[in-house]
Amino acid sequence: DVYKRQELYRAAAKKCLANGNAFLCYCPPEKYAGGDHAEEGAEAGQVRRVVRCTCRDGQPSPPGTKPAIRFKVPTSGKTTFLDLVFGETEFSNEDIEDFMLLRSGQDNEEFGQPMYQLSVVVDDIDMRITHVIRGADHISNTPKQVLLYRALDAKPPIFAHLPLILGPDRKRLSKRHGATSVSMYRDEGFLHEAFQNFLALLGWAPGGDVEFMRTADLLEKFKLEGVSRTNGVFDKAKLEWFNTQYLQKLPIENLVPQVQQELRRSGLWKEEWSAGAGLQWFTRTVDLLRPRVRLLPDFSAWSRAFFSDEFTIDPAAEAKFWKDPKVPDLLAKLAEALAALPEWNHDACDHALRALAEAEAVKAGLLINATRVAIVGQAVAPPLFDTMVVLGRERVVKRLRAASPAANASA
RNA sequence: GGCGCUAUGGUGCAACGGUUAGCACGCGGCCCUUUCAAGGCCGAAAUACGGGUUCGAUUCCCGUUAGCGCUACCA
Repeated sequence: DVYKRQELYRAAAKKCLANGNAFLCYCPPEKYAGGDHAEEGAEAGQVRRVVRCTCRDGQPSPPGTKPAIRFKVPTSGKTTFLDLVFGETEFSNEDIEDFMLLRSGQDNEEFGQPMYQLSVVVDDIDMRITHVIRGADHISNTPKQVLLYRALDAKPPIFAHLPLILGPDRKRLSKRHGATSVSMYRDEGFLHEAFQNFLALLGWAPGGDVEFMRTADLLEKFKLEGVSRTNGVFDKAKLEWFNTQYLQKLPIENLVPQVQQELRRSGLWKEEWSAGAGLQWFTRTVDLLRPRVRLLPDFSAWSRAFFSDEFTIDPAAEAKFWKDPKVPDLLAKLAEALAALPEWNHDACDHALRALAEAEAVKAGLLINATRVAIVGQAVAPPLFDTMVVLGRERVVKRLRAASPAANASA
């Protein structure tokens, strides 16, 4: 099959040869190598690129050399094409070099591998491609390809060149800018729809001020004609903002499977959360957590105490909210008060805690903050009483009792 | 060097001959508050420069400058 493809490219090159649109080139590969300094007698920095090969008018073949095939670019006139983004575009043929079609053969081969220009055109003709949408770095290649389509008796497709994405240093996005493939952003924990939305707006806008557009909106509104022609800088902060927006606004049933996948990845997932009451609890917990989460992995790390009993108390949180010497005693008393509660819900927890605070003559905030650290190990979490409900009485009481002596040591 | 493309706040986009140049991210402040987010309000911040065309230019034309792309027997 690969072999068949090679034949297709070679046949196309030979067709160009036959109809006078290509020629055999016997120049040694080194002749045009070395970029800007190829031309002999050239002064550094003042070099003109060679665009016409001396073999184009038929040179006697030097003995022992195998030829490559080059395209015979017209020496005058213009080559034009329609670009849906950049408009009707034209290039002077005199500025287009006699580009390579087929490499010279190795060993027993007649000819070698096809060059990029040849293979894409042959493939696209073969696949009956009607629209070629690609990066603007291909604009200069396009007239060469149009010439090739004509030489192969094929109608050129419609082109659309998209502006390039630049790093913060305004250089083309590359490895040194961090993630450069979409899968890397998925691995970092960005939601695919957020990423999609962000990317769509890099080089395009629907015309007004709307920014939050889900896939269906994007599909409906996107037009190639509205794409801008200026390269855009990839702004990761804005991507992150989009992610938090999607984390909060996505229908919960849409988010749950993605969080499930994340917990599977981190080994925190429990099968009992897949259905029934377990799923209900899981959904509720994800919903509670999501306003504060920035990336998917935060569900495993930052929210660990919700999904596992093995979590650690953050020393900074401890230092901030357990510094009052009354804390250990308060936590112990709260544990008992909660254990004795006839029912377990938001208001019951709320009343019990405030009653204790009043009885002990401390501000409710002191107890609330200390409790949060005790039951989730951190200074930051969802509203306390919702957190308590989701964690369940058993775990809350247990964690409070465990925290009491720890807080004592800390205080 | 040649050829091409582009040029609105730090960033992404609006305004496609007439607006106090709009929105969003980010930044600063205030409000809300039980931590932290979210949310609400306020603020600083832009038409690269120079010529034209026009009653009128961010918008059209030319030049300059800058950035990017292409300039391989790479893709």
